[in-house]
Amino acid sequence: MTCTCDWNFRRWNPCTGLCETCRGYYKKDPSGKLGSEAAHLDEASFLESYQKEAYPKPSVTVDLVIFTVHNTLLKILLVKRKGHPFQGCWALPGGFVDVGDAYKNQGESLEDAAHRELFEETSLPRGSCFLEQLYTFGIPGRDPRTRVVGVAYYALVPSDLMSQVKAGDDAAETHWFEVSGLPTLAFDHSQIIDVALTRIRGKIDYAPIAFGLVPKEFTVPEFRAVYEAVKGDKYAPANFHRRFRRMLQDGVIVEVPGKRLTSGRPAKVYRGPA
Amino acid sequence: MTCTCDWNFRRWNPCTGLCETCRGYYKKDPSGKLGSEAAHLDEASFLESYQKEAYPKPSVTVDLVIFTVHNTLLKILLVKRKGHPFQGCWALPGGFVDVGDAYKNQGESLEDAAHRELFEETSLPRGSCFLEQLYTFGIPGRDPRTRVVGVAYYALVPSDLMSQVKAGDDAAETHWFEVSGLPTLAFDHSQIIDVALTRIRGKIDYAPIAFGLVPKEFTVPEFRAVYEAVKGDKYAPANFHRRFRRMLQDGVIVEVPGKRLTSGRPAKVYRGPA
DNA sequence: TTAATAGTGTCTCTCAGACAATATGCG
DNA sequence: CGCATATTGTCTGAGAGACACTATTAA
Repeated sequence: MTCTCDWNFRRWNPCTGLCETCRGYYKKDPSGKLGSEAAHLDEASFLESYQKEAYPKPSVTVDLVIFTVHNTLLKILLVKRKGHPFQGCWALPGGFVDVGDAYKNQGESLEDAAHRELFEETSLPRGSCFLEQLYTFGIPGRDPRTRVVGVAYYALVPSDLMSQVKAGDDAAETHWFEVSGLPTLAFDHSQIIDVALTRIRGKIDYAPIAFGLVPKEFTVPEFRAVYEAVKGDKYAPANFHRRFRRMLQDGVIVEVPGKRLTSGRPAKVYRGPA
Repeated sequence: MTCTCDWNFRRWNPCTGLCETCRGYYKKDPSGKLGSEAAHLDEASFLESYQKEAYPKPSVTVDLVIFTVHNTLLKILLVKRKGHPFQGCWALPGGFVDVGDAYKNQGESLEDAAHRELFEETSLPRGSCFLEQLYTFGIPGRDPRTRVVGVAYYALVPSDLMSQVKAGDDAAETHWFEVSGLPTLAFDHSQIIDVALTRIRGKIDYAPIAFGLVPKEFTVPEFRAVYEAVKGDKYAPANFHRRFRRMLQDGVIVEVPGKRLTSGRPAKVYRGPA
């Protein structure tokens, strides 16, 4: 594999598919200085002799807001902190991003770090949960130890997988808390949760994120229960059904054989997209 | 000023209004271990003796996507890089976040860093532009020098202030580029711009961000031109006017005296919220 | 049969797009 | 007056909320 630039690459980057020296920018264009091989080699030699700067740097963490719906209630997974600071305090799962040596080996991406933490905390395989970046928190003093920039992600765990969530390898104490009954949290984590709640409550109205909280196969009332748990409000079953019917007509949802028995009329079973 | 905890604070944090040791968590609750003074003092001594960890850390930057609308076109402010890497290449304005010594003095917040960069680049006072966090980019190798986590912000410059934007103090070459005619950009900056465009094109439909791109006083056609520039599409003037009239009835917009002359019937002048 | 819940049909209101019609400046 | 553009009004269809109604199971 070679970069799309016209000279040899210095280091191959599998994420971008380009050479990390020029990222395909230095093409053989005789008219422009930047297209010259000299510029390419000049930059390459700059990077070879690049002085690792002495300025202080922050630590970077990923923090996870892991949602699920259980018994028509929206819940968040929290862990009890074992060490200082906030020892014994409930907190969001998360940890430091691996940056390798920060030079030749630059470590894992933010998203990979979030997936890794999610797996460490829930033991659920990577494809089984929706995960999306939420917001980045960086107020000085949010961690009393040192300057920490926290990139928050939120994850959606389907309700049928919630019971499979095991305690992490480090045997930290974990618990699913209902969103209206959260304990006092460490750091600025309650603020992070506020932002996450605002995000999913807004987004569920126009994006198909509710599919991330139901099992692969579900009924209309189960689907509606997710909306009610997230929004913290009731939906008129008849009107909700009409919206559902439209998604069915659009092919977003397909009916599957079988019925789900309840205390009343049995419900048809559907399957979401992908 | 003291923390809302029941003991002395270690370091006062003006952002949170709490002591940075416990953030108000360690209250005098005789029943709980965490409420004990011993726990508070234990954590305080932990922080006193906290070892500055030896793990490599990433650099953190803020990158700015600065929008304005000029002659019915959506434009972005870019700077030409003076040094390596990507010397001579167009790039988003931005820079490293000041983290102080990262311990006792933790430096500036991400938002302050974004405001500072915005001022350095445009010379516009802090209150004159809308600024919001966009997304955080952290793929390894996005900067060939070292691992860099880039927190992107986007800013909206009212069209009447666009001409006041002077070159930054460092006399870097800057230029407003129309979004459909952007040059090849350094780093992953074209990807950042894609995200920013997607954000404002989606958000303008339900949030009042268009007010950030028009002068304080504006006409309906001027307001519509902002929507058309952002969305890259035409709006039926009559239907747009109806939406505008609703905002007027809701008090979001107020009419002000005067008329704006054009080549046809003069337009009334309005003023947005706040 | 009754209770309970799933699912359908109908009325009304709001709002968006299409488009006709009117208003107000200029030359 | 005629032109260009601002501004208003009307028709239609999609979609949401309220609510009456029908369907299907268990007990």
